[in-house]
Amino acid sequence: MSGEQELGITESKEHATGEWYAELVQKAKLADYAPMGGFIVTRPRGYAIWERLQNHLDGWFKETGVQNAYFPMFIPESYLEKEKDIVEGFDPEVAWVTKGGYDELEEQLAVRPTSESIITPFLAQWTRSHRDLPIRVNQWCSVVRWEATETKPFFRTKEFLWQEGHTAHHDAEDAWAEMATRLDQYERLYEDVLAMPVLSGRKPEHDKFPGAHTTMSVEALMPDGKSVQGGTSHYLGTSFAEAYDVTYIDEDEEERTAHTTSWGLSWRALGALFMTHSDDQGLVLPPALADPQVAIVPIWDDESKDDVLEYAEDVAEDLEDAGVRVELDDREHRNPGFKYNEWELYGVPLRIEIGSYEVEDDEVTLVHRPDGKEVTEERDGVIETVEEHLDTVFAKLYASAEETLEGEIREAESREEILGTIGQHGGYVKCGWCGDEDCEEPIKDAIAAEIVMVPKDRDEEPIHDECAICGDDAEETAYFAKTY
RNA sequence: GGGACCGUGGGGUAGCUUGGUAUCCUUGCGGCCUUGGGUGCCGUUGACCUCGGUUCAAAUCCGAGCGGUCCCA
Repeated sequence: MSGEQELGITESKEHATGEWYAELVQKAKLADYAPMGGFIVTRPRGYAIWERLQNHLDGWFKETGVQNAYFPMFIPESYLEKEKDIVEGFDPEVAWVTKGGYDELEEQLAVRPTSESIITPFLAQWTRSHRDLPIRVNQWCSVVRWEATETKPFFRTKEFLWQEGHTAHHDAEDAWAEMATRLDQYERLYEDVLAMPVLSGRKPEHDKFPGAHTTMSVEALMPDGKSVQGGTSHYLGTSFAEAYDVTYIDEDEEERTAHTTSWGLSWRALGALFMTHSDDQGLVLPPALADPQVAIVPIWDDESKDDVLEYAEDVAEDLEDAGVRVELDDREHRNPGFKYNEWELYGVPLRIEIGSYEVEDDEVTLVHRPDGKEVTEERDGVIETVEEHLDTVFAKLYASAEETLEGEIREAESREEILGTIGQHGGYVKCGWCGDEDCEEPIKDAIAAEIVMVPKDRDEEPIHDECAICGDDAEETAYFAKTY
């Protein structure tokens, strides 16, 4: 209603997080809702962010022995059924193709909910000797999980984009190390690229990937106190290798079963990113993912127009030559204020204002997106200056995300205390836990919080001697949190 | 899994109680104007979620469906 506000975000992140997020996604042109429930259309502005995230992760994968490949999106039912845990785990949410044209298919095809069951048989085929191992393939693709939940772009959609890596190794030790490597890379992605601190840990037995020996994850805390599972890495033991016959002849001419892993990171990372840094002005992006990284807004009047534009073009060219993604916003009919607001809505980390003042003094005025801080700097050395300021913006983002996590890991020693602490503050609550899923139930039922992780090291002593729920001896430390 | 609210041009809305010509703002497009935080003026395109029912007549009433948001589990 109130005319001028409608171009930007009208909901409050703090007071109406759900609506705010939905509005952010649409107004910043990241995604639209598709005509079928549960699906979204990722718009160029959103997809470009995904592509840049991909580039980082994909580069690291390739540096560490992973090759990309592509497997069919359809999986024959008989393949899916070979590993019984995975059937049970995914059965309720598999989409099936039963017809080709007008003809009923002889064997129905699953739309992949994940690809272990189509990839592992090929790892088996490609693995004869110990010399073939380790083998590592990754694919960037989409998967479909037909859950009947509400759509939240990038957080919950029936189809989502991700990468899934699948590897086979000689023994448990190698496979275990692989799982750790990928988890570290996910952690690095969050911390160094997305400017988000994360926790990493192991999933409790009852929440492991179906068929896995061990599942590890990185968890990020959102400003509303809920945790997001940001990436998972599984050590699958030999269960998949046995089901799909991944064996090799070792040096001693004995046949052995390989140990496999799989690991995935989805565009939920984008959801977490948007949710974490963005504000009531719109999107906020870390420099590594933003395009443009710098928006130059020229400010002219009749007399200064030519000089200002020339000066601004020159600055833009310098930056562009140096590899900075820069956009000179020389649109007519739009005043500077409009442009400021628009680039803020789109999450551009750094704005350069160039008007007659700057031209006269050989300067540029820089404004940081996260906090609106304005600094005037020399025109000379503008490339280094911009790079420094982009680094500063990254540091600001990281620092504020760190503040969100800071102090949000609390302890509790009873059921009531867990409920009270999460109810009041959100965040993580750690407590002693006997290891029994039944002890998670009362917490889940009462406030929909669950055990998001336990320490990676199985031998680590629990923080308390007794399970906070049942009072039996504690086996490990559980981290409870509400989740997305 | 349960409950609540909602669905009108690209976005935001009025109208719905009491059925009859669909309101205003904004965006888009064309033109004029021209810039230090969402300029102003003129012109113009564009909408009642779907299906069914009631009725002479449905955006409005009824039913179902689809979709969205929130809360609880």
